Amino acid sequence: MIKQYGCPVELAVDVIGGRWRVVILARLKEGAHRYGELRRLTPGISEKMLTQRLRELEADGLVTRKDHETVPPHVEYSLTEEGRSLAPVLQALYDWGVERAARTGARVGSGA
Amino acid sequence: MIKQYGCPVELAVDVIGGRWRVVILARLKEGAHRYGELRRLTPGISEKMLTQRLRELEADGLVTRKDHETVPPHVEYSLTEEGRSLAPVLQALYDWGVERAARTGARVGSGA
DNA sequence: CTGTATCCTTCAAGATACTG
DNA sequence: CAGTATCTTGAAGGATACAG
Repeated sequence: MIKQYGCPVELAVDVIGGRWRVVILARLKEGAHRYGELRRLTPGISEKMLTQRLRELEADGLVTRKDHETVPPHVEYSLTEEGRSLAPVLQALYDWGVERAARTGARVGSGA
Repeated sequence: MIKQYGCPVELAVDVIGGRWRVVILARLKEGAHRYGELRRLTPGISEKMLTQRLRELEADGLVTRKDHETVPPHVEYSLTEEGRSLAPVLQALYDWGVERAARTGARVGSGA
């Protein structure tokens, strides 16, 4: 089914919305990461969610999956050109999140 | 319950995430709007959702509600200073949405 | 015009266990 | 290491009717 959006913001939210997508994208913005690294870097996410989101992001053309075909397995995820085009959005979200945390006193991990 | 975030992006998504919040905020970014205007400007939203989201945004300090106390009722919603601080985020989402739509051929209303 | 109230469905997400 | 499979739950959202 082809979806009809009321405005561009709605489209953007549809692609990067949800609990985990932008968090994963924010991690990959720093550089390529292995599956296990992403899992460690994303506290609270389950393996199921991580795999599911990665598959969706792949399908949306924002992330690429590189399987090194080794034993034991070694798989790396990184942003595509399209994924990197999200940089301004991720940066804006990050900056606002920092300010908001300062104003509200919310607890936020280092992000490192 | 105090929530612990893994990174600032997660916090930002928690506040503006969901199907409708940013769409409503994007509308109010243009200026104050009445309840009925917002409903018309946000195709697909139900009255329940609109009211619910507005109440949440109010509680989060992003939106203010001005009741003119008239009969028939006249209520206006607008962004608070905190809400306006989201402008860069909304702009980034909008811009990316426009680009994405061009690349994927998605259908997007004027947004006007 | 600006909402509330109620009911119902769907879907994201969590928990847990298992596999190549 | 990098996943898949299954089950369950909780919240988000939709439909509809009603109210000040």
